[in-house]
Amino acid sequence: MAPKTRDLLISAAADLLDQGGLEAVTLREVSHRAGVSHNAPYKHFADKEALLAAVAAKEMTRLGSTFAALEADHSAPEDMLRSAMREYVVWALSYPARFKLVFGTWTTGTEELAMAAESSRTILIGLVGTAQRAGVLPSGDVERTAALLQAVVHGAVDLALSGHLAIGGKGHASPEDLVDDLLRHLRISATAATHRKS
Amino acid sequence: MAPKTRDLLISAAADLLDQGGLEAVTLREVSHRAGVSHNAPYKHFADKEALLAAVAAKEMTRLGSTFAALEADHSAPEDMLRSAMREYVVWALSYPARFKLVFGTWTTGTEELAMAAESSRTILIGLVGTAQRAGVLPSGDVERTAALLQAVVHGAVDLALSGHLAIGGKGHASPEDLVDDLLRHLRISATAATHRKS
DNA sequence: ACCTGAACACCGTTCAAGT
DNA sequence: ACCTGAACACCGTTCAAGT
Repeated sequence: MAPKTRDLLISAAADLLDQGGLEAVTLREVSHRAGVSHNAPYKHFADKEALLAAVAAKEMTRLGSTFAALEADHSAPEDMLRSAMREYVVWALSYPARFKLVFGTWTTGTEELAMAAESSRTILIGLVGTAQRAGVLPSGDVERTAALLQAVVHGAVDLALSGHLAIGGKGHASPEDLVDDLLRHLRISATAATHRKS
Repeated sequence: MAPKTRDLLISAAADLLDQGGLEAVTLREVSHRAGVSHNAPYKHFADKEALLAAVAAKEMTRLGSTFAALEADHSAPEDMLRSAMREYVVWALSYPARFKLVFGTWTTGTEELAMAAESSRTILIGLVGTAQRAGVLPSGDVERTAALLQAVVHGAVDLALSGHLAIGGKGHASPEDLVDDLLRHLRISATAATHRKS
């Protein structure tokens, strides 16, 4: 079936976001690309922010799906975790404006985005729990360990996007490098704790 | 001496940023608060983005200064490092809009901001080097280790600001918690390497 | 239920003119 | 060198009206 106006608006907004960043997303241009008048969006969304929230929610849902697919792979726990982190990095670097939008400042509470984010977070926590039981991540609160991992990927990617990461220097600290470094140190920390116990 | 128009514009912009976020920063309102006409800013800045870049540069310089002050304290290396991370967190949570601005997407290259950021990064690298020599951080490329630390604070703070950090749950993963967790694991990792060597 | 055209208030930017 | 008032193009949002 042909996509409805609402979906056309969301897609057009996402395209404009990729092409020219958030400032390029005008309700008028979005409407034009969807083939409707410049105020038709108000029949589908409360305002511009509600449309952007729909784009963000869709994006977050997609990220959660790739995490879920990884879980079904049944590869080694640390590889699964590293793959999830890499998906996060690739997604953010490929669609920086979408990434910035998803984690941007929302003035109104966006229920749909919050639910999608919670769902993705739950899947990530599952991966972290598995890795903990396999002994490649330190034991301790799962949510907190998952938050530590998400903080590195998220921070590394955001710094890279704003040019505040020393990629040029001898350090060559790409987001992937930093994730690998953290995973390595966490595995060492987990191993040290095990040895102390046994 | 009385502050000149240029400085008044920068201060007014920063105030509006704190009060209502980036969207509240209008050249017209900034001008009004500075007591000049709505197009006077164009005699001091090329355009709106140039004014915002000046605000960002000033902010980044201030952050670098607090880092430098910490270095002069001569306290224990790990404490100095933790204090620097806490300054970063407190600054970002106190002035979220300024934080988002500094690490936002700049369409035009902003030389002033880039230099201030480079300066702050250099100071942080100094702190990291000292901590490495004290054995509380793993050895390895200084810049890369500094980048890992910055990625965690930055990511934790950005996630907290956008509500994607599980503060409510039992994990209670505040940015400060995550920084402490990272420093602890890195110290363990550093210690494990030392023991292996000796 | 969904869409349109006209209209309003607001904004960034430019320009001619003033001191 | 710095500032002003008028003007232009553009944008988000609202409203009355159409099917």
